[in-house]
Amino acid sequence: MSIAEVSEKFNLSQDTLRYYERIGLIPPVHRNKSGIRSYTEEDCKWVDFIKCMRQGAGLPVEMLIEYVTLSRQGDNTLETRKGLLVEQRGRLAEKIEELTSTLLRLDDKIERYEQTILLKEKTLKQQPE
Amino acid sequence: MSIAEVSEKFNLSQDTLRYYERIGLIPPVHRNKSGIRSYTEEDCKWVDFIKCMRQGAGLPVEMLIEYVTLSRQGDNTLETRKGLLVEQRGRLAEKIEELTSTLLRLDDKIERYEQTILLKEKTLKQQPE
DNA sequence: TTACTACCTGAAGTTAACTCCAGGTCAAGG
DNA sequence: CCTTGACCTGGAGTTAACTTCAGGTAGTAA
Repeated sequence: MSIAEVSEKFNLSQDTLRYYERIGLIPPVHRNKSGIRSYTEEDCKWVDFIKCMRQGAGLPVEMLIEYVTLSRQGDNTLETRKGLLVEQRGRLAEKIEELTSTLLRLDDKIERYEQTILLKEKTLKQQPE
Repeated sequence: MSIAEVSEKFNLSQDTLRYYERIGLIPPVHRNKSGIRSYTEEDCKWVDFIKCMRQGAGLPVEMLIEYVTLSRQGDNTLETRKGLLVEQRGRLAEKIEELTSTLLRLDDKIERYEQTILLKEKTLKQQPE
């Protein structure tokens, strides 16, 4: 797959794809003889995973680079990699809790707005013009 | 309450508190005769709300400034303000969904790591040293 | 009076994570 | 052969949201 196709497929700009590769956020992508990127299935899986973790979960780039680097070092980094994921999973769960409680707070506030607005309408009706 | 106390209470730096006020993210704080901030109960409520919406929910500063500006314009902006909140509530709910599905994906990946690690250990035992 | 501390302001600096750009290569079509 | 279009690189520029700084004031303690 060309970079244009991958960009289209994952809705990431070509610049972003090259940037991710440059900083090691995805492993080096396969190239053809004239140096042009040709994404394999494997490359695409990395893009998918990284997009999900970055844009979906907002995990920090630094941590993901570390993860990718470890992945490229083979099987004796399995434990470490799992550790990283477990840690981030924890963070994510916390974040979800926080967002959920903020959601409730917003709901509360919206509810109060509704009360206030209703009250105001009633008052207005009692004093037309 | 002095800015130092408010900073302590909400765990926001004094600089951040002044910054929030300067850009209109919270309404102007009450001052004493020599120009020093003295936060009222009301001021603190704003700080609390804004901290929650920014750090807790990550709502954009721009939108919050608009909300605060509207609040200071009185009752005929009630509907508009409610609209803003409802919109952000929607965004937040979406975000939570996204994070939750990413969490599941992470769980899946962690599970697979466990499998792989177990498998590797077994293999090692069969071929000691 | 002098020194100290907390506070003030406007402006410049920082950080993360892209995003854009200038200048260059390469293969294909006319 | 020449042009066109997709792609390449290294490096500079951008954006949001703070954070730091230089230079100044005001109240208080020795």
